[in-house]
Amino acid sequence: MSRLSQTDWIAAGFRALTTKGPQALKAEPLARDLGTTKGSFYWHFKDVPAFQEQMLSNWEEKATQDIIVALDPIPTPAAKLRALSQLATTPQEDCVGAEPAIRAWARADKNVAAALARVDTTRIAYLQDIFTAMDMANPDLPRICYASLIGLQELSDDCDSAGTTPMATLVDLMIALAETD
Amino acid sequence: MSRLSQTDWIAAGFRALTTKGPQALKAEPLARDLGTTKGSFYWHFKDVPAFQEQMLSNWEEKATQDIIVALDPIPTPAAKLRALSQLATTPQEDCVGAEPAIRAWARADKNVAAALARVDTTRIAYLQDIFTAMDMANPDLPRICYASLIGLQELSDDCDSAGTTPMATLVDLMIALAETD
DNA sequence: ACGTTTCAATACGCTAGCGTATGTAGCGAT
DNA sequence: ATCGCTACATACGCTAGCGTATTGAAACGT
Repeated sequence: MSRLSQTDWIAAGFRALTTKGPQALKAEPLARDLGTTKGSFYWHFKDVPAFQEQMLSNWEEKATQDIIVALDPIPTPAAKLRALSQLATTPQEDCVGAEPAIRAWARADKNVAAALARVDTTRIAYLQDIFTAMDMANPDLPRICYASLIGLQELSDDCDSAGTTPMATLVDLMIALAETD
Repeated sequence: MSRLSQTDWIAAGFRALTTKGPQALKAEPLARDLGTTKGSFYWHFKDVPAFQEQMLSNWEEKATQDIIVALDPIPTPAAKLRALSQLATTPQEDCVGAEPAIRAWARADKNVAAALARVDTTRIAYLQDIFTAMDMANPDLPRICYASLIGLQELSDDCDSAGTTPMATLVDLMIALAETD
């Protein structure tokens, strides 16, 4: 890793964010992690806030796209839900998989909170559509699904394993509910 | 507020934690919030880590007790679950109601993470018991409930309102499921 | 081959917060 | 009234990180 690019710094940022939290998003510590000095950091980025904003917009883009891209080609709504339940807790690279960390970060930074809120409402709306396609109008259902997903992500950090099955169970439960309507 | 006690500092700590995040748990900023100086802080506490540990143990105690105390006197398991769904998103004082903030804090501090993990497993076990009392052995169900609760807490910050109904819907769904067994 | 561009190291002054040491105001007891 | 204890204020040296400026070294085009 001789020469660094913006992308390398951003990636290191997400690594630091997930392992050490938002307070690790500083120029000099990141430089140490990358085996270089902050001279490089301030070449690639105007300052620390600018760096963070770039991390954030990277994440927001990917976070809004990823689920939609993964689920859109799937034909039936029920199958979409099932796919979602797996996609939820698969070990993901890069900035996705950093969701709990982002959620933690949002509590200390208004820009992050705003971006996260946008992503959340977008995803819930998308889920809403899937449910209405199954003739389930109740707006609580997509919220329950999404909230479970978030909660399981938070739990899977420490109570290791046990991440994927509950989500699958919930989805099956919802689908069964749709069929008895 | 002429003379301060440890309790005042702890309360200020939770206020700062929920509004500004863990990085606000420092002696001098807290002193400013309380209209005093760090001279007082270092009188009441050995150092910053000691202060944080005390916040944490206060929270852990209350967090493990509160739900159990609230639900234990309720006779039937179904009624317990219903009570839980309200208890989840009622505006709570003090250190309870700071749960999302604690969860965020846990990502940066191993002690916090450990305490949170203890609380989580305790609560899930308690939920597990309620479900087995309704002849629902599947261990995914309590996890789903608890994860939803966590997720809704995280969401209720920004997507304001809309906190309480989804949880009630989920609980009703579970109870209905129990009766069709 | 050599100048230009691109990236990185180093040095500097600055601020925020830490923890310690010591000073000082209020108040209760005798 | 004053002694002494509790609770806070102030001052000091220290470290971590910021952002700037200047210099140094690769990489690359022509």
